[in-house]
Amino acid sequence: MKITTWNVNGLRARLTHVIDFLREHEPDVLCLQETKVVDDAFPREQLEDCGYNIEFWGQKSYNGVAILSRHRVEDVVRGLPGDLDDPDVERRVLGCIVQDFMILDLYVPNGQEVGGDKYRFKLDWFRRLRQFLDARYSVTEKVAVVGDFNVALQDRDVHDPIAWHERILCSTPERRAMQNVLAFGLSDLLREHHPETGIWTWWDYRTGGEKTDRGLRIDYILTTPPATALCREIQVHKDIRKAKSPSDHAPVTAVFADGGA
DNA sequence: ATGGTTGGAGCCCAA
Repeated sequence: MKITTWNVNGLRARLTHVIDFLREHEPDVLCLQETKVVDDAFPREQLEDCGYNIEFWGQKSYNGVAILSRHRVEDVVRGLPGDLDDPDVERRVLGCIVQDFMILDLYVPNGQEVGGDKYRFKLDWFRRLRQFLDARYSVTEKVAVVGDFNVALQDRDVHDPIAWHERILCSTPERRAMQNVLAFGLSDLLREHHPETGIWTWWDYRTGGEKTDRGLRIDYILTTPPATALCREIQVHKDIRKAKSPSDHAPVTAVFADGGA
């Protein structure tokens, strides 16, 4: 089972990038974030023509998540508990089961600025996510919680930890809120295989980070022990940055061996 | 350098 997560920053602007990626890497499951497209305008056919079943949950301009799968998709869930009560809720969560994997695709709120309303919303969102994991998921199952978490967990996940000290994406309360999600029983899978610094998944368009490789690692694949044990490799596709008009995020892919019994 | 660029909307917002 090969699972990829990718914040595409606008699916319609990045459709050829996504199709090229599917053809080159053939993931079993591709989880997308920031599709920024309403469901009626989702480019379904072109992706289905690549051989994928698709679930999506989008809205105008902002947010939006989608899951593409070469296999049957079952038990689809949209939003955190209570989200569906609000028609204007930010569409950030899409879960499903593919074969024997429970998959949860997340676009965690950015938070914008430490201490602001959106920051408090982000911290509370992490708390609600942990409650959702406790209620619906089990550490004895194969679970992959993937997506853009908008948190660099440790200083080794930041190109310049001094410049980023206690700034948004790096502040201690954000790191604690995400660590509390990991404490459900999830591993930061990339760190099981690659402990070194210098691995980034996001480069700020504004600071030219894209050209200078000043990045942060804010996109993750988090796994329960049965899934962690089966992982054979995990990598960041930083080569996508060489494409014309790339997303500001790189895809992250994990390959899992078939679990017996 | 407290800057800068981008996507999608609609004459700015969020990132």
